[in-house]
Amino acid sequence: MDVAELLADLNEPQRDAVAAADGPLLVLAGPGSGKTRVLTHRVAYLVAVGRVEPWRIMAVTFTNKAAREMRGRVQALVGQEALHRLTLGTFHAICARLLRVESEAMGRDPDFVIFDQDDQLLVVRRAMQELGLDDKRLAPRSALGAISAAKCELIGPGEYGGSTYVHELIGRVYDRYQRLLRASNALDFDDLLVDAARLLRHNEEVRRRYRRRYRHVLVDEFQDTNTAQYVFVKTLVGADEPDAPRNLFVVGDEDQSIYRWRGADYRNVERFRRDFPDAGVVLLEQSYRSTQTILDAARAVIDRNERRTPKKLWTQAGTGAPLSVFEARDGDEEAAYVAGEIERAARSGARHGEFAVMYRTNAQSRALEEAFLRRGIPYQLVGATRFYDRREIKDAIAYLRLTQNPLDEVSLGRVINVPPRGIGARSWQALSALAADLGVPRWTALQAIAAGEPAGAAQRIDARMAKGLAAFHAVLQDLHEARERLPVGELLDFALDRSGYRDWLRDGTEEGDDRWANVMELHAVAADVGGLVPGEGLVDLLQSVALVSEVDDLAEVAERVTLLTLHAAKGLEFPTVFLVGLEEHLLPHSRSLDDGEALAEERRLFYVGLTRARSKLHVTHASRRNLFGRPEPRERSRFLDDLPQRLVHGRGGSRAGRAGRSDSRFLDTRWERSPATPPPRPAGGAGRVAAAGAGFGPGDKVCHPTFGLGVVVSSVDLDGDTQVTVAFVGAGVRKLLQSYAGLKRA
DNA sequence: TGTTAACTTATTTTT
DNA sequence: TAAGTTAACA
Repeated sequence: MDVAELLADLNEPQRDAVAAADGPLLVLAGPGSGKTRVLTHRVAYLVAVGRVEPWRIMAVTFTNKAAREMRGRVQALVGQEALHRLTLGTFHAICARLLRVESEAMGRDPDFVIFDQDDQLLVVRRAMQELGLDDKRLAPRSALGAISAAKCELIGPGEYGGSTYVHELIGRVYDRYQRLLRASNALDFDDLLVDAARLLRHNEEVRRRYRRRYRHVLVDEFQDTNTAQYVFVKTLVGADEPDAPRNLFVVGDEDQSIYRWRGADYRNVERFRRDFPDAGVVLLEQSYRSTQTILDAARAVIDRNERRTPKKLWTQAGTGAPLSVFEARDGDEEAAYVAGEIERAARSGARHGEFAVMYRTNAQSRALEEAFLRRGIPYQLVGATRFYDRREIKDAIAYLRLTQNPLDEVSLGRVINVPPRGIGARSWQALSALAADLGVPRWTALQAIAAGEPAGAAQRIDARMAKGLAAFHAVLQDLHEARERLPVGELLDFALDRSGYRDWLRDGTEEGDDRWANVMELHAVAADVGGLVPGEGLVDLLQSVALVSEVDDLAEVAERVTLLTLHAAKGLEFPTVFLVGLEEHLLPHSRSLDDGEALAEERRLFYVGLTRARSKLHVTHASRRNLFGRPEPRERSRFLDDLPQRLVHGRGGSRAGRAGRSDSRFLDTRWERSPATPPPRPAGGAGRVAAAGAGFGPGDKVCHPTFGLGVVVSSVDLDGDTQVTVAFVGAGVRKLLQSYAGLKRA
């Protein structure tokens, strides 16, 4: 491919970026301005024109999906062979690989496993338990949040400080947490980034080696990098050292930074400009996605944010239709409106796949789903099915993790008695006590027991316990030995067989069969990864399994309306978009009202939603909405007031906006004046009685809007409320439902 | 080991 | 209100 061809279908600023000379470059790319295009063409340009060998290029994305898309597009430009040698992947995947290769320099075992959020939470709980901390005083979840935030800022447990008591507590938990991770030979998501950054920073030999190799580093979604990620790439290319390559090509949009709460800091854009003062800056302002009306509306909203490079997005697509703003009486009417509009459009030829409905919180999907079900409109809910969260999948993976790394105590605790093999809480406690006594990992203690070594004198491990534990040890031992002998697909078969898991799971029930089918799906993935090569695939399978997300496999062809949160919507586009719930306390969310930065992020979230639309945008809000069962009056979102009148179809403009604003004072006074106003009538009371009267009994097949098909196991009347236990077929979970919300006979 | 009753919590979730 | 979690119970 020659230069002319490569640059032919780019606009001028895109070309400036793609064909830029060596050195740092910042590309600020508005929504729909072709940022992936610029990235992929830049890679192709470096290879084809700059004669850079592909293995000297690293391209980093945030999601597997983005990496996959980029891979496809780069391949089309430079061919399969060059692509193969390119380093292209997510931050986490690239760092994980680096850490495995450099495990020696890290003083670590290369067989480390990666702990996901559930695992992390278990470790935090265990840490707090060991420290004797009450989880009511400090919620494990918030402790984990604080630890993660510290990590992203590259603050280690030793440096974690703070004046308050809670800080002190968290510091101790953090320290213990890291020790537990290390004892399990495990890294959490954050460690992957943190350790990679530290390694480059503090190990001169490694740093030099990687700098010599990677002459060009490209980063996608740069506004969403956290400190650890920024330090990683900055150290890799070197900011001011004389021998450093300094070829850092970053693409991002400050206005689309919506992961602050995950440690992302769009101010890395400012840092970049400070650290690389000679960096070129390219602005991509031409949109190939939306109409001018949508772009203008989005701009009016986002221009109210500070600390950003103002962009004026434009398009050749034409003005397009005005926005519609609809005020519903309540959430149900809002949902009915959305469903009705879609049905109407579908009748005149629109395909369901052209529509997306976006909301701030997952809870909002419920009303929408019900409205769609009622009208028979096909929809898909993004993020609803988590394959890798299913119990049977987690169990199977736990066995594989133990095969790779028997020190993994989370997995050990998970499957030591699954299937039941007589190792109950007592045995686990005895094992733990012995391990603690000897100061060794549980795995080592297990080995000692299996070898019949004098069980720690003080511990009471009777013969029966010892027998059970020894039997489990034998299972792990066999798995470990099979590791080099079998490709990972067969290894999984062996694990399921040897552990007795398969026979236990396939108990002849329908549910058992379904779960087994899921395991077989995992098996297909494993066979694919490992192929037929003995010893192959285990590390890769576990790594990819740990690093996938749900949005990754969003079916794009599905002819269904897509329902998704604003966060999940980033990077996507649809011809018609509905943004629902534009109300104070929802968007902006109540948790962000007293924090300017958080409020700015809510605004960006709205901006992201607005700019997902290609041609038609509907915005809705409700004047009352059921909150925790109670209908509450709702005030329209302040963001609606920022939509220019001229772009909005019909009414619902500034007049209503002003009314909405003064409403707040009205509400306040009314609330103050009569706090004892009788509560509004309970919504749908009659409906609930009727539902209860319908009386589901054991054996009834039912359908739940969230969990799908299930069978009622038992039902109990308590206090006018009914509690049913339902086994859900697809999800393979047993659930208690203390109401009948949306439950139907199937 | 599963069931039942009570308690508690209620954003977003790229990896 | 709904759903997740847990403690008590059989």
